[in-house]
Amino acid sequence: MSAQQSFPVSYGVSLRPAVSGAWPTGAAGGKPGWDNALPIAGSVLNFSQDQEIYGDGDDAQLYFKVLTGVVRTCKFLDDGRRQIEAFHAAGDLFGFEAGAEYTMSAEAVCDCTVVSYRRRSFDTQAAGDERVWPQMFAAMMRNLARAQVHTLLLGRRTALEKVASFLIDWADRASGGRIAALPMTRQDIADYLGLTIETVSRMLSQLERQDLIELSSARQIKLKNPLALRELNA
Amino acid sequence: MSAQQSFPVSYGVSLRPAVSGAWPTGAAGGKPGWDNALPIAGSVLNFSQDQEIYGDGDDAQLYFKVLTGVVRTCKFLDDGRRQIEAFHAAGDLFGFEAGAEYTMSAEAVCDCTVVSYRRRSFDTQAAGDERVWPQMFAAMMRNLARAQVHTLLLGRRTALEKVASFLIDWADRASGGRIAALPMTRQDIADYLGLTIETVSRMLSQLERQDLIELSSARQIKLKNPLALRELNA
DNA sequence: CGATTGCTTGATACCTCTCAACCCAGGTGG
DNA sequence: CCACCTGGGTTGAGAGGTATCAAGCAATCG
Repeated sequence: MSAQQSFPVSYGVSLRPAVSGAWPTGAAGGKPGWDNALPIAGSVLNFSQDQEIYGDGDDAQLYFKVLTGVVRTCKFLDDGRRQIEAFHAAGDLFGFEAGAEYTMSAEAVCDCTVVSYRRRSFDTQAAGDERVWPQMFAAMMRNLARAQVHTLLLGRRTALEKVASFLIDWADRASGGRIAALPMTRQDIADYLGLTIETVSRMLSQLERQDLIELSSARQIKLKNPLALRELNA
Repeated sequence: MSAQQSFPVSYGVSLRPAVSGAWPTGAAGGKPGWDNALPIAGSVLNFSQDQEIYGDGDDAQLYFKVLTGVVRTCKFLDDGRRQIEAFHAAGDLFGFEAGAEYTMSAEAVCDCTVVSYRRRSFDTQAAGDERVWPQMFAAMMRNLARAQVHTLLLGRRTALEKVASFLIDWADRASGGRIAALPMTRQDIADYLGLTIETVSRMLSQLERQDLIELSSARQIKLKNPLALRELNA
């Protein structure tokens, strides 16, 4: 389990961060101004590290866009095994659901800011602004495409390939390709790659011994040989 | 590898099944009449077992709905490792792409019939019929939700749990819950679950020894104790 | 009837997990 | 300032699960 803080509050309906100074910084209903792709008014919300944004089974009345920080969406098995389905960084949307309830939970990997949009207002406004659907569709599609490469990763790659692939992905997304600045713990990485923390650690050490990366610190990883790393990905 | 037949033809543009009597049975442009959810005219096409419907890298001008039979969508690594991302049965849509090209390939698991829709006509007609987007969106969402449970399966389940989960899923989808009639080979199952055929076979044998299933034949599997099977899924 | 294909079973190897110890940085309190 | 504690991370030894390699069986097909 990961949520250290235990708020006695369900976020399902209002999705206010409830306690602990996590109130919206922007006025509720204010435009995020992040871009104009999704012209629906949203509420800006802050979440602190490891705070739950929504839980599996909550009413799925909102979907979200990340402004700053990183969010993880994950599923759990009864015995506590966790699988992180995706990390969402600035610009990514998450929280789409087919049914009435969330089928995953979302948590803040680090302190982060997100915008929430109401599904209902989205549904009703959609008819009036047909530009909305294509935008949503594109965001969905990105998530689906990512899920598909993740599937290949989990099913058919070795531990070393998984870690190498993860580093490249993250470096591409975040810091322009040569440095992976990781906001997440080894446990997060392990749960994303379907490994244990020990194996993740060992593979990182192995990559460093092979001079493909350099662990400036545990969370700052320099890709010394990105091409060789990419070749591990067949 | 799985495609036994080797057609010297690229399906990229016209997506004609090319050789081997796989021409459309319905007139091109004829309405599929499957349901009226997607009012865009489509072409009905037949594909024989293991025939490629489209390949990774082909122009993604069409998307598809399965009428009869089963289609697999999969990715390959350079060394031949294959990961099946999904099996699509009657009513399922597949072939959605964010970009201009397919990022997976699609093949017929058994002889099957599909309808193809033009992306372009979909894009242009969408503005005129706002009912189209929600329908597409719902189909996407189903695919995304499936990808997410698949992720959990691949990352955090044992071989036995994977096979049990697969049997339950398939029995639910196809034959009303108690019999899994499998159109796919053990290799397909293995590539879907991230296992080898030997392990799949062993797990099936183990489930049979535990009296949870009965292998009437290799492809006809009776679930003698569905509840116990489900409990393997935590 | 032999050959092929799909599937099962066995023996062994290897990769990853498990359990454990240890290291290190940061925070707290005496 | 230093002792202590804590959480995150690394490393090692051994166990265990799945892959690999190999043989054999059954059904299908030419």
